[in-house]
Amino acid sequence: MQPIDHPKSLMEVTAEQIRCAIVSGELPLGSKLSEQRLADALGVSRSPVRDALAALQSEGLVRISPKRGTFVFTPDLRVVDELCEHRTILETAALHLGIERNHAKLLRDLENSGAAMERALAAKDAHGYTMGDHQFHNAIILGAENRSLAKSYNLTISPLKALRTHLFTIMSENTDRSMKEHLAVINAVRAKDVELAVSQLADHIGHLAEAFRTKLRSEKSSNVKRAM
Amino acid sequence: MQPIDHPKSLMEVTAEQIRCAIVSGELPLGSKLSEQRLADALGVSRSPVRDALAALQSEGLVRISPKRGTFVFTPDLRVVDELCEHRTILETAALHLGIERNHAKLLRDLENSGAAMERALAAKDAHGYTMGDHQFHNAIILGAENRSLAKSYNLTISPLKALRTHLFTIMSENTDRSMKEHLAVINAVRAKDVELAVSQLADHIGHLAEAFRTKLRSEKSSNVKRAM
DNA sequence: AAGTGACATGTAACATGGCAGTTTGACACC
DNA sequence: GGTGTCAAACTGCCATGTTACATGTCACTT
Repeated sequence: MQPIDHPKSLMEVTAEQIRCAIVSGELPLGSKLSEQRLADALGVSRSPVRDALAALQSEGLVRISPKRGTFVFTPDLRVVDELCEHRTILETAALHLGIERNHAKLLRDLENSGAAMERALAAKDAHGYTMGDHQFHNAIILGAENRSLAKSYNLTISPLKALRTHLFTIMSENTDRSMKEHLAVINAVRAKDVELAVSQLADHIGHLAEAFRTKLRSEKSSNVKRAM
Repeated sequence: MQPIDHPKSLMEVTAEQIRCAIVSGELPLGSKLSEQRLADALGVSRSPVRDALAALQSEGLVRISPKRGTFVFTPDLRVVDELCEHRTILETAALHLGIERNHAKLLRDLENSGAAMERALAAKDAHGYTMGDHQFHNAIILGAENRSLAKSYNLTISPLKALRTHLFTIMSENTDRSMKEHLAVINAVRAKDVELAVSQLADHIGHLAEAFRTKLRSEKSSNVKRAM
């Protein structure tokens, strides 16, 4: 016996569709959306689309300009820096808590996702590597066993996920170093060395932030097309 | 001549009204709301009310149960613990950053709000003390100069603000110790002693969490009345 | 050619109506 | 007294209509 989970409302699936389209790059960054067009494309009315866009705005994935339109977010250098700093704070704190209060499960989950990433790396599977990476960091957050923290994390991380697929299309990021850093974190966790694990993790996210910065600086194009 | 700032949308003022009513205690915790009644009471249609409630749900102030009704949140012991832990993580990280990159302004703001709290304390002004307290912690968050962090903080802190007014009606909390702890943080910040400031702040929030716990344990009543 | 303003178009905000799921309570029945 | 039934009331979800505002277009003036 378990509480039955309600079937997802139309608004929720609509939000998932649009979120997925943004993260996957189907809807380009900065492109203009329209409630009506999205509703027509998804075969629903404007109401759920409107609700979904409002939810996505709170995730930072879209920006609703009153009476003007809704736009996919555009990566601003400062905003990305702030997001990465925020992410570092949440993840390092979660890692600290997880090692102390949830060591066995945390280590197991990290090792599993680490293995998945190594397999993907050997198979040159960029998408698989990204999935493993998300799984890895998600395990860190879940290890803290704090739903408020997890909710906040998921709400702030979406734009970074979208940026990742937009900037690193075909394994162009330094996956070798990334893999080594993940393994270093796992080793530190295995040794229950909180300080080392936290500093390794902070460095890892810092490197990602640096990669974002260099990529963003080289992309001055601000092309605002219509997508929907 | 100056650029005219757009008047707030109906949804925004509606959300502010309802949020204020919850935080101030006008709408009791756990009470059942209704889009229709709220709309009638506020003199607007159901649309802005609905949007506002959705926004308040993402703040954790209300819980929308599909087809059943919307309820003001109820303080769950574990949820409150998690909120306080989350809050500690955000504030200590912000304080750390603020001392390093924004010391002068941070110290000034903290001293100002500290003085306001002392005045309120001398005048037995409970409301004034609470306002000063909010100002104090807000200054810490703003000191980090990270909008993502600040947004996340404001989104998670609302239930705690509501709890404070619900649990500590008439100066029943230990304001003397609270005041001393605030001053201790200020002194540590003045001395640029990051470690000390952070640990003092963590202790302070921990004490608040403890006060919440004891209060909540003594309130077993789960009276769900209708308010709107 | 450059500037102006009327106008058409597109947008989201807001209002309202219909609908399906949930709760409630009266009431017949055991 | 306890139990099952069912209908009415209530709820939020979704669809659609209406309105105010933003903006692009283009004839017209200078």
